[in-house]
Amino acid sequence: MIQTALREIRRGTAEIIDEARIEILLKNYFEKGQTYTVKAGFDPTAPDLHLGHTVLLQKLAAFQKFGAHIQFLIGDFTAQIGDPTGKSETRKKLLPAQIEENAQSYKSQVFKILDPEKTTVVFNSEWINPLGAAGMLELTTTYNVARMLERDDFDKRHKAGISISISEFLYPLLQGYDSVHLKSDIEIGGTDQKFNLLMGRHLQRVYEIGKEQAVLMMPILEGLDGVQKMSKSLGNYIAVADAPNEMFGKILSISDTLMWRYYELLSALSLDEIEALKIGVENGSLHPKKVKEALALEITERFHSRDAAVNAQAEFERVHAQSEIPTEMDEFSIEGAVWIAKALVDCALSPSTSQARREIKQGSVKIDQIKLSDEQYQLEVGEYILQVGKRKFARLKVTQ
RNA sequence: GGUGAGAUACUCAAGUGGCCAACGAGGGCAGACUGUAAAUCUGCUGAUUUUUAUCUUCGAAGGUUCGAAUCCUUCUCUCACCA
Repeated sequence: MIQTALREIRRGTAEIIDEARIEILLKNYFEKGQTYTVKAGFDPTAPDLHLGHTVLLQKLAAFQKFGAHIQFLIGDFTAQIGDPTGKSETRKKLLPAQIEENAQSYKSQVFKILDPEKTTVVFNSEWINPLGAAGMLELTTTYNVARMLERDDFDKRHKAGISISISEFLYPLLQGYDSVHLKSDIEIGGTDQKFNLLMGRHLQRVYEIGKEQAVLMMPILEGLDGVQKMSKSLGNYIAVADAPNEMFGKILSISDTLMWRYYELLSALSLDEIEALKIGVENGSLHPKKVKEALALEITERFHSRDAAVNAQAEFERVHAQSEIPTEMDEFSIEGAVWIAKALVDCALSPSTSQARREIKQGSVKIDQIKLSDEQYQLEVGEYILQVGKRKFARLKVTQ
Protein backbone atom coordinates (compact mmCIF):
# COMPACT_ATOMS: atom_id res chain seq x y z
CA MET A 1 0.00 0.00 0.00
CA ILE A 2 2.67 2.45 1.02
CA GLN A 3 4.78 1.35 -1.87
CA THR A 4 1.94 1.91 -4.35
CA ALA A 5 1.36 5.36 -2.95
CA LEU A 6 5.04 6.12 -3.06
CA ARG A 7 5.18 5.08 -6.67
CA GLU A 8 2.38 7.48 -7.54
CA ILE A 9 4.06 10.25 -5.59
CA ARG A 10 7.32 9.60 -7.34
CA ARG A 11 5.67 9.51 -10.74
CA GLY A 12 6.99 12.08 -13.19
CA THR A 13 9.03 13.92 -10.59
CA ALA A 14 12.31 15.48 -11.55
CA GLU A 15 13.86 15.23 -8.12
CA ILE A 16 12.86 14.38 -4.57
CA ILE A 17 14.83 15.53 -1.58
CA ASP A 18 14.38 13.57 1.63
CA GLU A 19 12.20 10.83 0.19
CA ALA A 20 12.61 8.88 3.43
CA ARG A 21 10.58 11.54 5.19
CA ILE A 22 7.75 11.22 2.69
CA GLU A 23 7.75 7.51 3.28
CA ILE A 24 7.38 8.03 7.02
CA LEU A 25 4.50 10.44 6.50
CA LEU A 26 2.74 7.91 4.29
CA LYS A 27 3.35 5.20 6.81
CA ASN A 28 1.84 7.28 9.60
CA TYR A 29 -1.16 7.98 7.44
CA PHE A 30 -1.82 4.39 6.47
CA GLU A 31 -1.14 2.99 9.90
CA LYS A 32 -2.42 5.72 12.23
CA GLY A 33 -4.51 7.93 9.98
CA GLN A 34 -2.30 10.95 10.60
CA THR A 35 -2.52 13.62 7.95
CA TYR A 36 0.29 15.89 6.89
CA THR A 37 0.62 19.13 4.96
CA VAL A 38 1.88 19.74 1.47
CA LYS A 39 2.64 23.28 0.48
CA ALA A 40 2.69 24.68 -3.01
CA GLY A 41 3.15 28.34 -3.72
CA PHE A 42 1.76 30.23 -6.66
CA ASP A 43 2.67 33.65 -7.81
CA PRO A 44 -0.53 35.48 -8.59
CA THR A 45 1.08 36.99 -11.68
CA ALA A 46 -0.45 34.79 -14.38
CA PRO A 47 -4.22 34.71 -14.40
CA ASP A 48 -4.56 32.31 -17.33
CA LEU A 49 -3.53 28.88 -16.27
CA HIS A 50 -2.37 26.40 -18.87
CA LEU A 51 -1.73 22.70 -18.58
CA GLY A 52 1.87 23.36 -17.59
CA HIS A 53 0.64 24.90 -14.37
CA THR A 54 -1.66 21.98 -13.72
CA VAL A 55 1.20 19.50 -13.49
CA LEU A 56 1.77 20.69 -9.95
CA LEU A 57 -1.95 20.66 -9.20
CA GLN A 58 -2.16 17.11 -10.46
CA LYS A 59 0.59 16.10 -8.10
CA LEU A 60 -1.17 17.84 -5.23
CA ALA A 61 -4.33 15.94 -6.09
CA ALA A 62 -2.33 12.73 -5.92
CA PHE A 63 -1.11 13.68 -2.47
CA GLN A 64 -4.67 14.32 -1.38
CA LYS A 65 -5.47 10.69 -2.11
CA PHE A 66 -2.84 9.69 0.38
CA GLY A 67 -3.75 11.77 3.38
CA ALA A 68 -2.29 15.14 2.54
CA HIS A 69 -3.85 18.43 3.39
CA ILE A 70 -2.83 21.01 0.80
CA GLN A 71 -1.61 24.45 1.73
CA PHE A 72 -2.35 26.32 -1.45
CA LEU A 73 -0.31 29.42 -0.99
CA ILE A 74 -0.90 32.51 -3.01
CA GLY A 75 2.18 34.66 -2.83
CA ASP A 76 0.44 37.98 -2.70
CA PHE A 77 3.20 39.54 -0.64
CA THR A 78 6.08 38.02 -2.53
CA ALA A 79 4.45 38.98 -5.83
CA GLN A 80 5.24 42.55 -4.90
CA ILE A 81 8.90 41.63 -5.13
CA GLY A 82 8.75 39.33 -8.11
CA ASP A 83 10.41 35.95 -8.16
CA PRO A 84 13.86 36.37 -9.67
CA THR A 85 13.88 32.76 -10.84
CA GLY A 86 14.88 32.47 -14.46
CA LYS A 87 14.65 36.16 -14.97
CA SER A 88 17.46 38.13 -16.47
CA GLU A 89 16.37 41.40 -15.02
CA THR A 90 14.46 42.83 -12.12
CA ARG A 91 10.75 42.31 -12.52
CA LYS A 92 8.18 45.00 -12.51
CA LYS A 93 6.06 45.34 -9.45
CA LEU A 94 2.44 44.28 -9.53
CA LEU A 95 -0.36 46.45 -8.33
CA PRO A 96 -2.37 45.16 -5.35
CA ALA A 97 -5.59 45.24 -7.39
CA GLN A 98 -4.05 43.02 -10.05
CA ILE A 99 -2.77 40.60 -7.47
CA GLU A 100 -6.22 40.32 -5.94
CA GLU A 101 -7.81 39.73 -9.31
CA ASN A 102 -5.29 37.08 -10.30
CA ALA A 103 -5.66 35.36 -6.97
CA GLN A 104 -9.41 35.07 -7.46
CA SER A 105 -8.86 33.65 -10.90
CA TYR A 106 -6.56 31.00 -9.43
CA LYS A 107 -9.06 29.99 -6.81
CA SER A 108 -11.82 29.50 -9.35
CA GLN A 109 -9.65 27.30 -11.54
CA VAL A 110 -7.80 25.07 -9.12
CA PHE A 111 -10.78 23.37 -7.57
CA LYS A 112 -11.42 21.67 -10.87
CA ILE A 113 -8.51 19.49 -9.84
CA LEU A 114 -8.11 19.75 -6.10
CA ASP A 115 -10.50 18.52 -3.44
CA PRO A 116 -11.67 21.67 -1.63
CA GLU A 117 -12.24 19.65 1.57
CA LYS A 118 -8.56 18.93 1.80
CA THR A 119 -7.24 22.29 0.72
CA THR A 120 -6.60 25.54 2.53
CA VAL A 121 -5.95 28.64 0.49
CA VAL A 122 -3.59 31.01 2.25
CA PHE A 123 -2.04 34.35 1.42
CA ASN A 124 1.47 34.97 2.62
CA SER A 125 0.86 38.63 3.37
CA GLU A 126 -1.10 37.32 6.39
CA TRP A 127 2.05 36.49 8.26
CA ILE A 128 4.71 38.44 6.41
CA ASN A 129 3.08 41.81 7.04
CA PRO A 130 3.02 41.27 10.83
CA LEU A 131 6.65 40.23 10.68
CA GLY A 132 7.62 43.88 10.63
CA ALA A 133 11.05 45.36 10.23
CA ALA A 134 12.46 43.48 13.21
CA GLY A 135 11.27 40.10 11.97
CA MET A 136 12.49 40.84 8.51
CA LEU A 137 15.88 41.81 9.82
CA GLU A 138 16.10 38.63 11.79
CA LEU A 139 15.27 36.69 8.68
CA THR A 140 18.10 38.26 6.76
CA THR A 141 20.65 37.19 9.37
CA THR A 142 20.04 33.56 8.52
CA TYR A 143 21.75 33.68 5.17
CA ASN A 144 24.66 35.43 3.57
CA VAL A 145 25.38 37.12 0.30
CA ALA A 146 28.02 34.68 -0.87
CA ARG A 147 25.63 31.78 -0.58
CA MET A 148 22.85 33.76 -2.14
CA LEU A 149 25.10 34.45 -5.08
CA GLU A 150 25.71 30.76 -5.54
CA ARG A 151 22.34 30.67 -7.06
CA ASP A 152 22.71 30.28 -10.79
CA ASP A 153 20.56 33.12 -12.09
CA PHE A 154 21.86 35.57 -9.49
CA ASP A 155 25.38 34.52 -10.32
CA LYS A 156 24.92 35.09 -14.02
CA ARG A 157 23.36 38.45 -13.51
CA HIS A 158 25.99 39.48 -11.01
CA LYS A 159 28.81 38.50 -13.34
CA ALA A 160 27.18 40.16 -16.30
CA GLY A 161 26.83 43.32 -14.26
CA ILE A 162 23.05 43.33 -14.52
CA SER A 163 21.43 44.83 -11.50
CA ILE A 164 20.01 42.69 -8.76
CA SER A 165 17.74 44.47 -6.39
CA ILE A 166 18.29 43.79 -2.70
CA SER A 167 14.60 43.02 -2.47
CA GLU A 168 15.16 40.07 -4.77
CA PHE A 169 17.44 38.52 -2.20
CA LEU A 170 14.47 38.60 0.12
CA TYR A 171 12.32 36.53 -2.16
CA PRO A 172 13.84 33.13 -1.43
CA LEU A 173 14.00 34.02 2.26
CA LEU A 174 10.35 34.93 2.40
CA GLN A 175 9.30 31.86 0.45
CA GLY A 176 11.30 29.81 2.91
CA TYR A 177 9.72 31.64 5.80
CA ASP A 178 6.31 30.65 4.47
CA SER A 179 7.31 27.07 5.16
CA VAL A 180 8.32 28.02 8.68
CA HIS A 181 5.00 29.66 9.37
CA LEU A 182 2.95 26.90 7.78
CA LYS A 183 5.09 24.16 9.29
CA SER A 184 4.87 22.35 5.99
CA ASP A 185 5.85 18.69 5.83
CA ILE A 186 6.41 18.70 2.12
CA GLU A 187 6.74 21.44 -0.44
CA ILE A 188 6.40 20.91 -4.13
CA GLY A 189 7.39 23.16 -7.00
CA GLY A 190 9.00 23.23 -10.42
CA THR A 191 12.63 22.27 -10.94
CA ASP A 192 13.44 25.93 -11.43
CA GLN A 193 12.33 26.51 -7.84
CA LYS A 194 14.98 24.30 -6.29
CA PHE A 195 16.87 27.07 -4.59
CA ASN A 196 13.73 28.58 -3.08
CA LEU A 197 12.43 25.18 -2.01
CA LEU A 198 15.63 24.29 -0.25
CA MET A 199 15.51 27.60 1.54
CA GLY A 200 12.39 26.30 3.25
CA ARG A 201 14.39 23.43 4.72
CA HIS A 202 17.15 25.76 5.77
CA LEU A 203 14.84 28.16 7.55
CA GLN A 204 12.77 25.47 9.19
CA ARG A 205 16.02 24.25 10.73
CA VAL A 206 17.12 27.73 11.78
CA TYR A 207 13.77 28.56 13.33
CA GLU A 208 13.71 25.18 15.04
CA ILE A 209 10.21 24.15 14.21
CA GLY A 210 11.15 20.55 14.69
CA LYS A 211 11.05 19.31 11.15
CA GLU A 212 12.48 19.94 7.75
CA GLN A 213 10.16 19.77 4.81
CA ALA A 214 10.75 17.22 2.13
CA VAL A 215 11.00 18.76 -1.31
CA LEU A 216 9.51 17.40 -4.46
CA MET A 217 10.25 18.97 -7.80
CA MET A 218 8.21 18.56 -10.94
CA PRO A 219 9.67 18.96 -14.41
CA ILE A 220 8.54 21.71 -16.73
CA LEU A 221 5.89 20.46 -19.13
CA GLU A 222 6.76 20.66 -22.81
CA GLY A 223 4.42 22.57 -25.06
CA LEU A 224 2.60 21.35 -28.16
CA ASP A 225 5.82 21.35 -30.17
CA GLY A 226 7.28 18.84 -27.74
CA VAL A 227 10.52 20.74 -27.36
CA GLN A 228 10.12 24.03 -25.60
CA LYS A 229 8.39 24.53 -22.31
CA MET A 230 4.71 25.24 -22.46
CA SER A 231 4.23 28.96 -22.28
CA LYS A 232 1.83 31.54 -23.45
CA SER A 233 4.47 33.66 -25.08
CA LEU A 234 5.63 30.77 -27.24
CA GLY A 235 2.06 30.05 -28.28
CA ASN A 236 2.46 26.32 -27.70
CA TYR A 237 0.07 26.03 -24.82
CA ILE A 238 -3.26 24.52 -23.95
CA ALA A 239 -5.11 26.90 -21.68
CA VAL A 240 -7.33 25.62 -18.93
CA ALA A 241 -9.91 28.03 -20.31
CA ASP A 242 -9.68 26.77 -23.92
CA ALA A 243 -13.00 25.80 -25.49
CA PRO A 244 -13.66 22.04 -25.47
CA ASN A 245 -13.22 21.58 -29.22
CA GLU A 246 -9.99 23.49 -29.22
CA MET A 247 -8.63 21.68 -26.21
CA PHE A 248 -9.49 18.30 -27.65
CA GLY A 249 -7.95 19.17 -31.01
CA LYS A 250 -4.77 20.53 -29.49
CA ILE A 251 -4.20 17.42 -27.43
CA LEU A 252 -4.79 15.19 -30.40
CA SER A 253 -2.22 17.12 -32.39
CA ILE A 254 0.67 16.35 -30.06
CA SER A 255 3.18 13.74 -31.09
CA ASP A 256 2.98 10.14 -29.87
CA THR A 257 6.12 10.54 -27.81
CA LEU A 258 4.81 13.62 -26.14
CA MET A 259 1.53 11.85 -25.46
CA TRP A 260 3.20 9.56 -22.93
CA ARG A 261 4.75 12.52 -21.25
CA TYR A 262 1.35 14.14 -20.91
CA TYR A 263 -0.07 10.89 -19.60
CA GLU A 264 2.59 10.76 -16.97
CA LEU A 265 2.26 14.34 -15.84
CA LEU A 266 -1.38 15.15 -16.46
CA SER A 267 -3.52 12.04 -16.46
CA ALA A 268 -5.32 10.80 -13.39
CA LEU A 269 -4.83 7.22 -14.56
CA SER A 270 -2.63 5.11 -12.37
CA LEU A 271 0.82 4.07 -13.47
CA ASP A 272 -0.38 0.51 -14.01
CA GLU A 273 -3.17 1.64 -16.28
CA ILE A 274 -0.78 3.75 -18.32
CA GLU A 275 1.64 0.87 -18.53
CA ALA A 276 -1.17 -1.31 -19.90
CA LEU A 277 -1.84 1.28 -22.60
CA LYS A 278 1.82 1.38 -23.52
CA ILE A 279 2.00 -2.37 -23.87
CA GLY A 280 -1.17 -2.33 -25.96
CA VAL A 281 0.32 0.16 -28.38
CA GLU A 282 3.58 -1.71 -28.58
CA ASN A 283 2.02 -5.05 -29.43
CA GLY A 284 -0.39 -3.48 -31.87
CA SER A 285 -3.61 -4.27 -30.04
CA LEU A 286 -4.25 -0.59 -29.38
CA HIS A 287 -4.05 2.16 -31.96
CA PRO A 288 -1.99 5.11 -30.72
CA LYS A 289 -4.67 7.48 -31.92
CA LYS A 290 -7.25 5.78 -29.69
CA VAL A 291 -4.96 6.17 -26.73
CA LYS A 292 -4.45 9.81 -27.52
CA GLU A 293 -8.19 10.32 -27.85
CA ALA A 294 -8.67 8.84 -24.41
CA LEU A 295 -6.21 11.36 -23.02
CA ALA A 296 -7.89 14.22 -24.86
CA LEU A 297 -11.24 13.09 -23.49
CA GLU A 298 -9.96 12.87 -19.96
CA ILE A 299 -8.42 16.30 -19.95
CA THR A 300 -11.26 18.01 -21.78
CA GLU A 301 -13.70 16.46 -19.34
CA ARG A 302 -11.65 17.65 -16.39
CA PHE A 303 -11.92 21.29 -17.37
CA HIS A 304 -15.35 21.21 -18.97
CA SER A 305 -17.74 18.29 -18.72
CA ARG A 306 -18.24 14.75 -19.90
CA ASP A 307 -20.76 15.93 -22.49
CA ALA A 308 -18.55 18.68 -23.81
CA ALA A 309 -15.68 16.24 -24.18
CA VAL A 310 -17.76 13.65 -26.01
CA ASN A 311 -19.15 16.32 -28.29
CA ALA A 312 -15.68 17.62 -29.00
CA GLN A 313 -14.61 14.15 -29.99
CA ALA A 314 -17.61 13.66 -32.27
CA GLU A 315 -17.01 17.04 -33.82
CA PHE A 316 -13.39 16.26 -34.37
CA GLU A 317 -14.28 13.01 -36.05
CA ARG A 318 -16.70 14.79 -38.36
CA VAL A 319 -14.36 17.57 -39.38
CA HIS A 320 -11.14 15.69 -39.74
CA ALA A 321 -11.77 12.02 -40.30
CA GLN A 322 -14.70 12.61 -42.63
CA SER A 323 -13.59 16.07 -43.72
CA GLU A 324 -16.96 17.60 -43.15
CA ILE A 325 -17.45 21.12 -41.98
CA PRO A 326 -17.77 21.89 -38.29
CA THR A 327 -21.23 22.49 -36.87
CA GLU A 328 -20.24 25.80 -35.41
CA MET A 329 -17.98 28.44 -36.82
CA ASP A 330 -17.53 32.17 -36.70
CA GLU A 331 -19.95 34.09 -38.84
CA PHE A 332 -19.26 37.23 -40.79
CA SER A 333 -21.20 39.49 -43.02
CA ILE A 334 -19.96 41.75 -45.78
CA GLU A 335 -21.84 44.22 -47.91
CA GLY A 336 -21.52 43.91 -51.65
CA ALA A 337 -19.51 41.58 -53.86
CA VAL A 338 -16.01 41.13 -52.51
CA TRP A 339 -12.63 39.93 -53.67
CA ILE A 340 -11.89 36.54 -52.10
CA ALA A 341 -8.53 37.57 -50.62
CA LYS A 342 -10.14 40.55 -48.95
CA ALA A 343 -12.94 38.35 -47.63
CA LEU A 344 -10.43 35.96 -46.06
CA VAL A 345 -8.78 38.83 -44.24
CA ASP A 346 -12.12 40.20 -43.07
CA CYS A 347 -13.07 36.78 -41.72
CA ALA A 348 -9.79 36.64 -39.80
CA LEU A 349 -8.71 33.57 -41.72
CA SER A 350 -5.64 35.29 -43.16
CA PRO A 351 -3.48 38.03 -41.68
CA SER A 352 -3.08 39.98 -44.95
CA THR A 353 -4.30 39.87 -48.50
CA SER A 354 -0.78 38.99 -49.61
CA GLN A 355 -0.85 35.98 -47.35
CA ALA A 356 -4.35 35.12 -48.60
CA ARG A 357 -3.16 35.19 -52.22
CA ARG A 358 -0.33 32.85 -51.36
CA GLU A 359 -2.69 30.50 -49.64
CA ILE A 360 -4.95 30.45 -52.67
CA LYS A 361 -1.98 29.82 -54.93
CA GLN A 362 -1.02 26.89 -52.75
CA GLY A 363 -4.48 25.40 -52.89
CA SER A 364 -5.32 25.64 -49.23
CA VAL A 365 -8.41 27.77 -49.67
CA LYS A 366 -11.80 26.16 -50.15
CA ILE A 367 -15.20 27.70 -50.75
CA ASP A 368 -18.06 25.41 -49.81
CA GLN A 369 -15.61 22.52 -49.72
CA ILE A 370 -14.39 23.15 -53.26
CA LYS A 371 -10.78 24.07 -53.79
CA LEU A 372 -10.25 27.51 -55.23
CA SER A 373 -7.43 28.26 -57.64
CA ASP A 374 -8.35 31.67 -59.02
CA GLU A 375 -6.88 34.31 -56.76
CA GLN A 376 -8.89 37.03 -58.51
CA TYR A 377 -12.17 35.31 -57.64
CA GLN A 378 -15.04 37.58 -56.63
CA LEU A 379 -17.65 36.48 -54.13
CA GLU A 380 -21.12 37.49 -55.30
CA VAL A 381 -24.13 37.93 -53.04
CA GLY A 382 -24.90 34.75 -51.15
CA GLU A 383 -23.72 32.57 -48.29
CA TYR A 384 -20.40 30.80 -48.30
CA ILE A 385 -18.34 28.59 -46.07
CA LEU A 386 -14.72 29.62 -46.35
CA GLN A 387 -11.89 27.38 -45.29
CA VAL A 388 -8.15 27.92 -45.08
CA GLY A 389 -5.99 24.91 -44.40
CA LYS A 390 -7.43 22.10 -42.37
CA ARG A 391 -8.69 23.86 -39.35
CA LYS A 392 -9.71 27.41 -40.08
CA PHE A 393 -13.34 27.89 -41.04
CA ALA A 394 -15.74 30.80 -41.28
CA ARG A 395 -19.25 31.33 -42.53
CA LEU A 396 -19.61 34.42 -44.67
CA LYS A 397 -22.74 36.14 -45.79
CA VAL A 398 -22.37 38.57 -48.67
CA THR A 399 -25.28 40.96 -48.76
CA GLN A 400 -26.38 43.58 -51.26
C1' G B 1 35.69 56.54 -16.73
C1' G B 2 39.19 54.24 -20.96
C1' U B 3 39.74 50.95 -25.28
C1' G B 4 37.74 47.71 -28.76
C1' A B 5 33.59 44.98 -31.11
C1' G B 6 28.65 44.96 -32.49
C1' A B 7 23.00 46.23 -33.53
C1' U B 8 20.01 42.92 -40.33
C1' A B 9 13.05 39.97 -40.84
C1' C B 10 9.89 35.45 -35.42
C1' U B 11 15.15 33.50 -33.79
C1' C B 12 20.20 32.58 -35.28
C1' A B 13 22.91 34.49 -39.19
C1' A B 14 25.20 36.07 -44.49
C1' G B 15 25.52 40.43 -47.06
C1' U B 16 30.82 46.23 -47.17
C1' G B 17 27.66 51.25 -53.18
C1' G B 18 23.46 49.07 -58.08
C1' C B 19 22.22 41.84 -59.86
C1' C B 20 18.71 43.30 -52.25
C1' A B 21 12.39 42.47 -49.90
C1' A B 22 17.91 40.97 -48.69
C1' C B 23 22.04 33.91 -49.01
C1' G B 24 21.54 30.02 -45.43
C1' A B 25 19.60 27.46 -40.98
C1' G B 26 15.80 26.95 -37.38
C1' G B 27 10.79 28.09 -36.50
C1' G B 28 5.97 28.95 -38.70
C1' C B 29 2.15 28.20 -42.60
C1' A B 30 0.43 25.25 -46.67
C1' G B 31 0.36 20.89 -50.17
C1' A B 32 1.45 15.33 -50.81
C1' C B 33 1.60 10.96 -47.62
C1' U B 34 -0.92 9.84 -42.79
C1' G B 35 -3.93 8.85 -37.42
C1' U B 36 -4.82 17.00 -37.84
C1' A B 37 1.12 11.68 -34.90
C1' A B 38 6.18 11.10 -36.27
C1' A B 39 9.41 10.79 -40.42
C1' U B 40 9.91 12.24 -45.54
C1' C B 41 9.25 15.21 -50.07
C1' U B 42 7.51 20.07 -52.16
C1' G B 43 6.08 25.24 -52.02
C1' C B 44 5.54 29.73 -49.29
C1' U B 45 7.15 32.88 -45.24
C1' G B 46 7.19 42.54 -45.35
C1' A B 47 2.84 45.02 -47.45
C1' U B 48 -0.47 46.36 -51.60
C1' U B 49 -5.93 43.77 -56.55
C1' U B 50 -0.04 48.33 -60.76
C1' U B 51 1.82 41.34 -58.71
C1' U B 52 8.09 39.95 -64.40
C1' A B 53 4.83 46.10 -60.72
C1' U B 54 4.71 49.64 -56.68
C1' C B 55 5.56 51.02 -51.60
C1' U B 56 7.90 50.34 -46.74
C1' U B 57 12.03 47.67 -44.14
C1' C B 58 18.58 46.02 -42.27
C1' G B 59 19.13 50.18 -34.04
C1' A B 60 17.47 56.05 -34.51
C1' A B 61 18.05 60.74 -36.92
C1' G B 62 20.55 63.46 -40.47
C1' G B 63 24.10 63.68 -44.73
C1' U B 64 27.08 62.15 -49.36
C1' U B 65 25.45 59.83 -54.15
C1' C B 66 21.91 59.22 -60.23
C1' G B 67 21.57 55.07 -56.60
C1' A B 68 22.82 53.17 -49.55
C1' A B 69 21.64 47.41 -45.30
C1' U B 70 26.53 48.79 -47.26
C1' C B 71 30.13 55.36 -47.15
C1' C B 72 30.13 59.92 -43.53
C1' U B 73 28.18 62.52 -38.88
C1' U B 74 25.55 62.52 -34.37
C1' C B 75 22.67 59.77 -31.00
C1' U B 76 20.64 55.26 -28.43
C1' C B 77 21.51 50.44 -26.83
C1' U B 78 24.39 45.69 -26.25
C1' C B 79 28.86 42.89 -25.51
C1' A B 80 34.27 42.17 -24.31
C1' C B 81 38.71 43.76 -21.98
C1' C B 82 40.86 47.48 -18.73
C1' A B 83 39.85 50.89 -14.46
